[in-house]
Amino acid sequence: MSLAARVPDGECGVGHCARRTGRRSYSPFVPTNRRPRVTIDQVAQATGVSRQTVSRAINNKSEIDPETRQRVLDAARAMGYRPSRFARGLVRQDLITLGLVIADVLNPFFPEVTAGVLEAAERRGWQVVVYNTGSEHRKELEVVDLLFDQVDAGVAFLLHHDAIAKAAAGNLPFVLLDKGGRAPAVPGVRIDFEGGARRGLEYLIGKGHRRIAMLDDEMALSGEAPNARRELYLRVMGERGIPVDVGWIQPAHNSIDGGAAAMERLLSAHRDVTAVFAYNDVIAIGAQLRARALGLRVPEDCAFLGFDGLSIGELVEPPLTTLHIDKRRLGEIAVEQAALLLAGAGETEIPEAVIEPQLLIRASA
Amino acid sequence: MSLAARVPDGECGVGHCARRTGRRSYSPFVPTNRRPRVTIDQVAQATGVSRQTVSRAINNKSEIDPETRQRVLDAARAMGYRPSRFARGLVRQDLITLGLVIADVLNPFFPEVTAGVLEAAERRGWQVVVYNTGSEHRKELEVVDLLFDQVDAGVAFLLHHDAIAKAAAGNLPFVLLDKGGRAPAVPGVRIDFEGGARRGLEYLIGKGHRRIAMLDDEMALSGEAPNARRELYLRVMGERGIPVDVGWIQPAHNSIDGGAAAMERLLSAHRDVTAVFAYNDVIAIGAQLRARALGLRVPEDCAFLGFDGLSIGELVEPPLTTLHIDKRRLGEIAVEQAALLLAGAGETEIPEAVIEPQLLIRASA
DNA sequence: GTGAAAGCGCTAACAA
DNA sequence: TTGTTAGCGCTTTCAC
Repeated sequence: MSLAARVPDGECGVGHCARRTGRRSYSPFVPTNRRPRVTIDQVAQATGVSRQTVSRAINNKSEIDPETRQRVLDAARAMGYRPSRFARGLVRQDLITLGLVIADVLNPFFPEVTAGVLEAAERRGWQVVVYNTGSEHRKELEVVDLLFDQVDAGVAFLLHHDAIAKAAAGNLPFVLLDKGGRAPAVPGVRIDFEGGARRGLEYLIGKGHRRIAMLDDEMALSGEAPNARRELYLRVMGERGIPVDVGWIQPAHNSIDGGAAAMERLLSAHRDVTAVFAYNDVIAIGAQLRARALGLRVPEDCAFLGFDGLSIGELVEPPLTTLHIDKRRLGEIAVEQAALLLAGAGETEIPEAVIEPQLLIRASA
Repeated sequence: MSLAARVPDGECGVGHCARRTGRRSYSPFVPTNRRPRVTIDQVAQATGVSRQTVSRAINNKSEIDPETRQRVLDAARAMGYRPSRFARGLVRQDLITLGLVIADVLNPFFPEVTAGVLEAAERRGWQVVVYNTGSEHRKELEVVDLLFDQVDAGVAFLLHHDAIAKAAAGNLPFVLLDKGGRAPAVPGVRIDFEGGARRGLEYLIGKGHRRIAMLDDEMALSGEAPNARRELYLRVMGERGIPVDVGWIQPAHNSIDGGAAAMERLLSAHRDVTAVFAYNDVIAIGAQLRARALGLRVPEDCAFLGFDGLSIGELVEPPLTTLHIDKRRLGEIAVEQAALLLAGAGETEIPEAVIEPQLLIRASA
């Protein structure tokens, strides 16, 4: 392909290249017929005023003749002019973009966190860029790189150890949503899974359950983070002297169907369990639905306990008992921490933030 | 029609004209001692090389001595250097940001659309900024202004007539998600609510229902857009010669609770309705839940038909029959249209895109 | 009320 | 391999 073929029409003749646009690079991602940018200078020229006057008109400044302003505005619109946010951002240093990294938009947990983040960001006049990783290892690493390039601060759910390390090692103000049991040097919000899980399990045991199964997230099994929920399950059962059959622990894909499939597997081998403690509500709901479809009564034959406190837990029958996390608050706190970091606070100066899951008794357990 | 001619009186459409203030006012949350930016020149100076060499190191270019690179990188990290995305964006014209405007992250409809948008954007290497309006009039207008300032193209759900007009009148490539019955000059995706609603109503009528209530969105009542679902309801009932009691039409807040409250109001006055056609699944689910709580059997005493085809419809008992919209595809198409616009296509050159809601028979009707 | 000049921080082209 | 030069498009002084 010849060079000329890649050059937008009218910018470069066959003979000599007009040097004005000669330095533009043409990335393969950009369609070749990309609308060339209309600049403030072009508007100025077309209107016969200086570019500052155009700037004044566009920015609604006072020191300008109303008539001139209107003329400029009309021309600007007609020419399709829009100020470049890059040029503006370069000169006005106050435009802040926050990167929000979530695992899965379709899991209702994340929209709630997102709502908190968006609200807190909006209060500060920040804009929010959203990235979805699916908790894939490769994707997480990629997204961390993007973060460095594209935003002023990051707030993220990250499952994989190296992605977290990379994010924390960069120069970007970075907050971990669900900090887990990680080193205190990484700022973030800790969700007290241990406390929550303990409260839930003790509730189940208090209700007389002994054969309590656990539907664990298969992703969490592969991630290098310590899985607080399963550990706690084992510990509490141990403390109470309740023997645990390894078959009671089933990995589940993090989805309704995943929960259902895991439940079916569980029942085929261990029909005698009387309660299920799930990694989260989505898995719990899938499991409960399947259990009922298979003829079990809930909670009489089998009780279900979720984790997260999603509102969709109220839709199933019976409504799901769960450990409720204030997800909106989680998002808000993370933004507050990001603001502190951005203001120059050291990573160790960020106050410890812990979200305490609360037992929300509905009817499934 | 000229671009300028479509601009509403008193609006300017370019830059941020009728804004609250030119300069964004800072919330008290942001401390004033913002960390001053470390620049590439400072790193260059500290390392004793030129800034171009720093640039090469940072961008992992090949024409640089590995040892120099490492020295620069170390210094950069130590100094807390991060390239300015504005300066970069100014010189590399290929960084594209898409603005996605949704009404409510917490309504599962939007995460699904968002998933489609994020995926399509990622394929193109675009980043996505998300704005949430709550369908509030003021917010919609504000967000449109932000769009002009902050992104290269916008894809939006907008309820209010003037917000749409403003967005369409600006120089920003703009795509309306759910274009409704609006002027063809606004690019966007049309969801065929008429076709969907007709299919749904004929299904109900075919099942023998005559006293069919409609739970309408109270927001849609206030928005200036024609409410296709209610119009169709009236029209189809009229065509079939089925008399409609105005009391059968209840406005509902767009939420589970809103649907429940509306259902309760409906039942208190019109216990004899045999089917409910809801504005969307969220309202339908709330209504169905409340109806069952009040002792009605579904679908025997009262059938329920939703709109949207949300997956949460599968969680309730009985699973919700609904008009399914391919929300993910909707998001993808919108991004494709935005790409065309960005590539310089005229508004009238955008191919017509229509999403056809499909009757998804589960068990509630 | 308007214009000229001086950058903001970075990368691409070219020179050394 | 490295440095120098020339902008990218805009806003902010500071003159006029």
